[in-house]
Amino acid sequence: MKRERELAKGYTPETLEEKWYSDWLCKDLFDAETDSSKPPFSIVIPPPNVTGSLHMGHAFNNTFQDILCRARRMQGFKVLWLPGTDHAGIATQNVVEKSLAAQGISRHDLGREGFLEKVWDWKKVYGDRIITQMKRLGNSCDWKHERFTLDEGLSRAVRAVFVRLYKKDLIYKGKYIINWCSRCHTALSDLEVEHEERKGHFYYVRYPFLDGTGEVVIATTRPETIIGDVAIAVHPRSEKAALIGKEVRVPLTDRVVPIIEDNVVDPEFGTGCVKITPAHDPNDFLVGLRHDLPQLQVIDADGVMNENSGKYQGLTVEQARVESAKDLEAQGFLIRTEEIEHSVGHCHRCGTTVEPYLSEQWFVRARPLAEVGVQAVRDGRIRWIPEQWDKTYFQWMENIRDWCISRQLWWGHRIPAWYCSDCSHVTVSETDPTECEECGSRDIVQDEDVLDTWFSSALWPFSTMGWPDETPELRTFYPTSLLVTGFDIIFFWVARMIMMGLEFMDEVPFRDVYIHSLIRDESGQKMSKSKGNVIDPLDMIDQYGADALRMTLAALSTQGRDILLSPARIETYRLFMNKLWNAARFALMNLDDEPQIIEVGQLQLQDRWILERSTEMTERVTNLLDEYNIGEAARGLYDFVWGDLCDWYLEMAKTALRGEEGDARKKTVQGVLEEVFRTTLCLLHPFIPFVTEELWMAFGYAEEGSIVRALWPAPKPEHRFGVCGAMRIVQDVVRVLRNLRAEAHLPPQQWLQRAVIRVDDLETGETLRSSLPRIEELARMKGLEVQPLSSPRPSASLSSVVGACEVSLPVGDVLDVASEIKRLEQEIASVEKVVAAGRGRLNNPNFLTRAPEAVVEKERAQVAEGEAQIVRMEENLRSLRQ
RNA sequence: GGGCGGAUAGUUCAGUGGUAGAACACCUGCCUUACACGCAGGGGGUCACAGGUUCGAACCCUGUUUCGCCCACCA
Repeated sequence: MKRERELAKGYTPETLEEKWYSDWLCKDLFDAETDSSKPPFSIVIPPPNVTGSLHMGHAFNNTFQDILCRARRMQGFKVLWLPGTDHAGIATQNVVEKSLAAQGISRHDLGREGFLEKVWDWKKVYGDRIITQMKRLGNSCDWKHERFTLDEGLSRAVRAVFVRLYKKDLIYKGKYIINWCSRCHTALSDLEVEHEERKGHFYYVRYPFLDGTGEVVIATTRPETIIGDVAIAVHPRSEKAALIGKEVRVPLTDRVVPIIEDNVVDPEFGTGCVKITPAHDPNDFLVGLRHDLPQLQVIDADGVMNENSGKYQGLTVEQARVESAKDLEAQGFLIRTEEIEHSVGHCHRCGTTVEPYLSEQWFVRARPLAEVGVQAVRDGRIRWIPEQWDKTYFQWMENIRDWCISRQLWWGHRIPAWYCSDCSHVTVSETDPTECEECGSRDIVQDEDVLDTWFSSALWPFSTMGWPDETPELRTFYPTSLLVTGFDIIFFWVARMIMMGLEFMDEVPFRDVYIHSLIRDESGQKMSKSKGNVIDPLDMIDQYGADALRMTLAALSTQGRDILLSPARIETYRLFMNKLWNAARFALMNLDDEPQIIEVGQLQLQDRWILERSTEMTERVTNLLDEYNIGEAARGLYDFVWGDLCDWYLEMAKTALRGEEGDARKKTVQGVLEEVFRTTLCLLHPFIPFVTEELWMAFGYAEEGSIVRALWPAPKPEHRFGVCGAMRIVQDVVRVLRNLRAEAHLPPQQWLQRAVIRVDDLETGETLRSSLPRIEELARMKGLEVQPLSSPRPSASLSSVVGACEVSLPVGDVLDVASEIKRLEQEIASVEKVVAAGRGRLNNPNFLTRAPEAVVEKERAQVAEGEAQIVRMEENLRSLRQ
């Protein structure tokens, strides 16, 4: 075995990350092994948009998946982690348009073909950049399966899905009110509209009866649409019902419209009368359909008043609102205005106010798909983690509305529908048709629109694996094991994948959905470029290393709370990398080239303890990862390595490793050291792949291959020695000795010459006696004695009790009697508090009868011990006072 | 209007029924041959509030306060 005996003194991530990543790729270690007989584990990555670069949210999301994939790989699964990117229709088109605008070019200057070329250029650059960034994070994706939503294969899947849904009448085209962004110049789905509370006005406007007998008053926030009014509605069972059938004159026009009844009107709200503008309000649109009212459009696709708006033509909606309000007032129609807060929709890509707009669009009939999707969660075929997210899902799915999927953009999957100029039949086809399927005319034109980007994302779990073909990937890895994502895209993406997966694969797309929290900055703000508080993961990797960043993200991860990240936190975990590195360095300095056998007869308490702790850690981390609790697992490993292994075990192993306990002891301790490090490196590898690989090789395991495919440790029953309690006593005694030393201000470099532990309990006494050299070493002293309580307490000494032991440290002249008395009094007081509380419980008959036997026993023991401690401390106090 | 989550040390957060924990920050000592990127010791909390359940509550239940998020056809 060839070991690296001289590790560098400090941990330097930059020298090893690139080296190992390319090594892993060369050895095809992340390949999915479709044909092996191992059990499958698969995840499809949430494909990042090709709009820019990875942010901290991606880093967290990817780290989470990578930890699970790497662990499963070591546990003997064939793992497919399928990577890729999303074309992100509207977002990408916007950024490319923006970058062209900087050069004074508009997409219309280039034409559809020319513009798309530019977007593909962009995709090449930024898509590649994102992949590079994922690799720097250490993602163990199978890059041979990398996909892009506009790939040929995925586009074929999109077409197949569209056509099949159309044939089943689950996709239809029609003229409806949709959300329109006049800046992006496209329809948006309901989800792409963000509602915000804004200040606005309620305008109270009178509509005089045609017969001159009076008027109705309506309250509106949009006076500019009065010009498009075609009716007034009241509730049929309100006091206003008497007005039904009357006609009113619409202000600002010479139009006369009827007063109609409709249940949608809330008699309690506003004036109880509603103006109906079917072309510019979703509610009014429905009222219009019910009453067969005309749809009078007065606003065009640019958000400008059109030719139907008379004198307002050419004004923007905002301008027209001001102007029409002025006119209403001047003409005596405006009664009053009132300031109100109401929610206003904005385009979630550009922030422009969204207009309800009447136009021909394509829709997915969502309800039938959603019912199946709800069922899949209800009967447990899909599990949400944390569980409460199923409520969110149900709420949306059970109230789902049809999904507007057509977008008036250029970047995306073109809708596979062709219109015949001769018979106006619509041909919907998976392959490009050359003639109308109805009349055979060759004069057909393809729909100009593209599909919502989420349409293709919805197919991601199976389109990426080759559907509609039957492929080995689909056979082996669908349904995927797990989806890891943020709650912000539950509706956009997760719900739709479930619907599409069930529809086309007849099987859920994933078994488990893990919803993780959002990453925020250190003051809890959402990171955004405009706020300038973005922490770039790549910067952090450059500064602290990918392992430190990953460990930080893992350790901070908890369910149900946002994660506040700051560079200082990452610094903490970089120190952990350094600690691990130096611990390994120490081990390697003390190991021989050949591995040593652990001789059970040579094991001392601390050896048994660290082996036991190590096996506990193995079991615990394995279970926590099964539950996706990477936070607990990471924190547990941190504490184990730093606290147990470094602070205690390595310190206690030093004398043996120096050869001061004989050759047999040295060899066994070397064996223990190697065993523990091997296990620890494996358990840590999913979290911090680079440094663990470097150390794995340094320990000389090259011939076993990379740690990436090392065997995941199994708990060892033979290492459950049951010595944690005994070790605890030793640790407590060491701590007390150190504490007494500090109390007496004895300099650490001074080796103490004597101390006495008085104890009657035989087992404790034996434990301490056998560990005396270790305790002396850690407390930096000699002459430690274990004696029965009946033996005299050394004079002029500091003392303290711990468990059944009384520890006394003679300090001679430096004894400060007054302060020692004070300290003892405080110690007595604190023990008395515990004893008093315990006595209280024991005096409670209900406690004795109802609490479990073990708890009562423990309480009794504790009180007894406390009482004994107090007695001894009081004796000490008396002798000090003499 | 409906739903969800949070409130624990100065700060950021773990902790789902049995004596309150970590990291950072702070104080005191130490370059003890793996690590000063470190070691040892220390101070610091009415677990938001009020009830309830329980022998026992940071933890379970109810209500309140407060911060945040999501959904909804608030004309």
